[in-house]
Amino acid sequence: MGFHSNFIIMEDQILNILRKNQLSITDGRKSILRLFLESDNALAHHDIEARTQVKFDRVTVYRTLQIFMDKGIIHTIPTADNSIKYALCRDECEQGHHHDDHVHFVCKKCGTTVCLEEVHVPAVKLPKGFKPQQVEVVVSGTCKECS
Amino acid sequence: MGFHSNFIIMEDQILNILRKNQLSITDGRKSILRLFLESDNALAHHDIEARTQVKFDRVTVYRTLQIFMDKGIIHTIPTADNSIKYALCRDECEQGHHHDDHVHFVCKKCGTTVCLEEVHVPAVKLPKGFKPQQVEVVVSGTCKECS
DNA sequence: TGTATCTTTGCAACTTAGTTGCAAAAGTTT
DNA sequence: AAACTTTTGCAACTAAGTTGCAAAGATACA
Repeated sequence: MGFHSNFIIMEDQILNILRKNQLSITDGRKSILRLFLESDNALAHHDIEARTQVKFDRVTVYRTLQIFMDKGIIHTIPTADNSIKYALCRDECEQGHHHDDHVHFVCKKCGTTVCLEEVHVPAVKLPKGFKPQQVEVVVSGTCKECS
Repeated sequence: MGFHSNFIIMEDQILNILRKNQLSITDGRKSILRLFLESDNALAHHDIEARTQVKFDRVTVYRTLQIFMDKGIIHTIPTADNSIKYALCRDECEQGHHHDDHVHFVCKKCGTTVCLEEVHVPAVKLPKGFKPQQVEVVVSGTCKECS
């Protein structure tokens, strides 16, 4: 299977995701979604603004990320340095109900952030009275490439 | 032991912390440190700016938080909504070497963030090649008061 | 205790991040 | 292709965070 076929498959995937979520097909949404599909690590707002071929307005990027969040297409990864990163949700995520129950890893050397889909968040036992709804685990250290 | 004695003890504690960390004693540093000692939950930058009796410049607050971080007096708590909160480190924390190995809890109703000192972060097993240095666990849900 | 020295503060001016309203442009439906 | 709906870009704004510098304050030392 050549490069061209892969390209067609990704373009199809983009359209499917947008249609499945009842979003109208626009250049901005396609470009940003393509960026996420092409990238194996999480993206910050400014990465997205910088890396799209065609330049979109900051406001468009904000609004697109917001609507992708609402639809459950992407999720945020909090990091200690106050920089939010975004990554694709797996198929099981639905509107409103994120269950990204996986661990995130931030490399202190290269700065890349990845979802470790195969590492599930451990159970945390809380003191009486605290009712947990969501557990975020962010591990930082050095990644495969940097160690 | 009356109110007055407690006050004196806290003022002593403030001076001790500053001296131990070789920081000169200024009104700003004393006020901000007092705020942390009086509060049982984590504080955001704007909380600090708003709650000190005497008003300090934004820049002073930033710089004070920064130097308290460097010295290991406080630590940050990352939250999903991109708002950093700060909390006192326990005595074991030293300059450069934070080991706040406890779980943080953010209440979705009242917004307060607390350190659950007694709940230690669980061990996380990572795939080959990833070398962990720090594990951040933030649980969100409803706290004692709000449930 | 006063003076010299070093540190911290507040101000101004700036950069970056994020929000809102609105008219024009693009997407969708028939 | 016309009518309708949604999205985009622009302008203008608020909030967050940074830097250089002179004045004020803290510390050290005679």
